Amino acid sequence: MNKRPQKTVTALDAITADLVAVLVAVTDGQPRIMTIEHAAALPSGPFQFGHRSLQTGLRAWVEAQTGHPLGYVEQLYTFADRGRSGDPDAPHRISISYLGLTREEEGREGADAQWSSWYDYFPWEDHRDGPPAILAKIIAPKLKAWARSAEQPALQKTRWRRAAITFGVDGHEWNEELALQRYELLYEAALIAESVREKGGEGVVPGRAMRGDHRRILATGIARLRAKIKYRPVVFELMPDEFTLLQLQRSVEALAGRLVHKQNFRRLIEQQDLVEETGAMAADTIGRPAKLFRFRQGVLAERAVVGTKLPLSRT
Amino acid sequence: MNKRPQKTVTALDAITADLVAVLVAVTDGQPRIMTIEHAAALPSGPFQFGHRSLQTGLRAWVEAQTGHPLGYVEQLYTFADRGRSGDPDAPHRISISYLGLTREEEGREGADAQWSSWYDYFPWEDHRDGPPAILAKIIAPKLKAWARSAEQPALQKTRWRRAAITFGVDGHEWNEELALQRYELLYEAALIAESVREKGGEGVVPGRAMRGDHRRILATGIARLRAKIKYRPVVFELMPDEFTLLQLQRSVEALAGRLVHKQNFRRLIEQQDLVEETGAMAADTIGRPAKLFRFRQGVLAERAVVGTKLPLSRT
DNA sequence: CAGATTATGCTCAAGGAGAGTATAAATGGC
DNA sequence: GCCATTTATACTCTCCTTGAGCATAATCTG
Repeated sequence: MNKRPQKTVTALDAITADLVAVLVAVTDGQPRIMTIEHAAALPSGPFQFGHRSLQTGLRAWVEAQTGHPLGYVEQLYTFADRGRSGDPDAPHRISISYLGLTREEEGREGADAQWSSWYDYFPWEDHRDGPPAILAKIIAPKLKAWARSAEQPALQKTRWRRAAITFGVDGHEWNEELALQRYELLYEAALIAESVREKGGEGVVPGRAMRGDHRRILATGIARLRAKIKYRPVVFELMPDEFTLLQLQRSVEALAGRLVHKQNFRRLIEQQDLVEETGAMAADTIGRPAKLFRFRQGVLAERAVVGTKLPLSRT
Repeated sequence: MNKRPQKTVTALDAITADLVAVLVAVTDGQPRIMTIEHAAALPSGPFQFGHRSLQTGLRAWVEAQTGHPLGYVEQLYTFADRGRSGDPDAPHRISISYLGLTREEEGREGADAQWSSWYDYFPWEDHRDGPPAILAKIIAPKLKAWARSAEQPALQKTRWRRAAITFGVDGHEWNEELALQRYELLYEAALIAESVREKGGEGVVPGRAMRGDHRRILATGIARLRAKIKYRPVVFELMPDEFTLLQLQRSVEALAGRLVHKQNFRRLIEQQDLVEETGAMAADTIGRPAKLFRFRQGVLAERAVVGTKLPLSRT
């Protein structure tokens, strides 16, 4: 892959950079992410000399590891940690993470690559059937215990307040965009396998762990995507060429982790001229057949800049 | 600064990372940024072995170069470019940029550090007195010429459409959040000194240039801040402890580059319980003296998570 | 045909945003 | 002291958006 001769870089400031992808698709109304290493890591690899740009490098790694091409991509965040590796003499290692959106394509996964529901990693994030049971039964009590474990009463109060706001308990409303804050709070409270490894502690909360800080990166991607679908027409990247409005709605709901008022959803989609009828109707459906739609190519150019709106109701 | 022994890293994948800060303050109703090298560069320096984290490194560099402490900080974007350096054998160099918000403090600048108005670099971004003259007189015609210079009619149309949308001409509305897209469009059209250096061309648009891609980074910071003030109470970081509502409004306007309806602004600020009266009145003012306000500390915790609203009207 | 299920059209009330009017409280010049 | 000027502050009004519900249409299953 590298045609250049090997170079020796003599520098205090030399570091290595990893490229990490949160590659999202929605299939059968479930938000799914591409994983490797038996669903315990995100597609990733070092930024190398031969890569022309960060995105090029990322695309190369994802395609090599998963056989799946990368479509729409946007940068998420850059993390740095020497602490994790344990060795204080180790050079800095930074991770540059990206969010990618695609459609699942049959039989293109690499040996070790597979799609997994993102709710496997964050079971408390799915509120489509109402607040999940683990929230009240497991998470809230553990967070309360964590808050109480603080020395000073003031800190106890601050902790619980923060927990209540981010998790939407104790009179506060659930806010699906706070996925990252929730993960970080659980991490801080040592209720996450990844932080227990580091800090010690026991009794983690349900949810599949990942290697390194990949789960944090995934949380970052979820939060970003949940915020973004509301004002940028990015759902498009996840849909097939033709779809019904209900399918579109289900995709949005899958990502947001909450339900949407059907009639209002249609109203908003239609009044924004985002879609046009194909003329055909959906086949093989229960109930009244629905019209098929496609996204209007023309609008995409302007909307990519200007924006869109999506309703996310509370029922 | 580095206590560790020098290490030799032998690796294809070794790279160097720069930390770059867009440090913003608002003084006398003007948005200002901290610069070095005679206002031609942003505070920046390499991420080094001795830095415990990215933010630590950034703080170290900014304080060393400018003597000014760094308050609120958030990450902006990570760029990579070998192309710029010219040497194809050079290792990758990435820039990790941050947005910082502070208050100007007297006489703390380093030798080569100074505050400059950000509109010196982007004169077309200030719409507080209506659309600036250079937009219609210089920029629009040049962009039109660029659009016309395309081979295919379809491309001509696409180019002009894009220009019209991002610059709010030809019937489109001005959108202050598109600062980065505007810079990138001008760059692509070779109307920016930095791109002329690279691509050749002549007849750039007014506006001070910067070293490397610092002006792009600044545009990124402006766009991010303009988007953020609307839903997160970040203006707080830029205000003195006590202020009048008009001063607060002027700060928002300085950042947004557009005016706000006064009465509606007050209504929104007050109904959100963001501020409280100090009891004192502003002294040394023309006209009826205004009440002094301060931000409510308590709210900050929740709002930092939940959000705020600001009105940005079109008049 | 009844019941279930989804699609689609329409209405309504509450709240928010944009914009304007009116009045109050200072200053400086004469 | 009066007036023009400037800023502060209180209300009002209208339009649009949003959340929510009702009603009807078009299918399939048994």
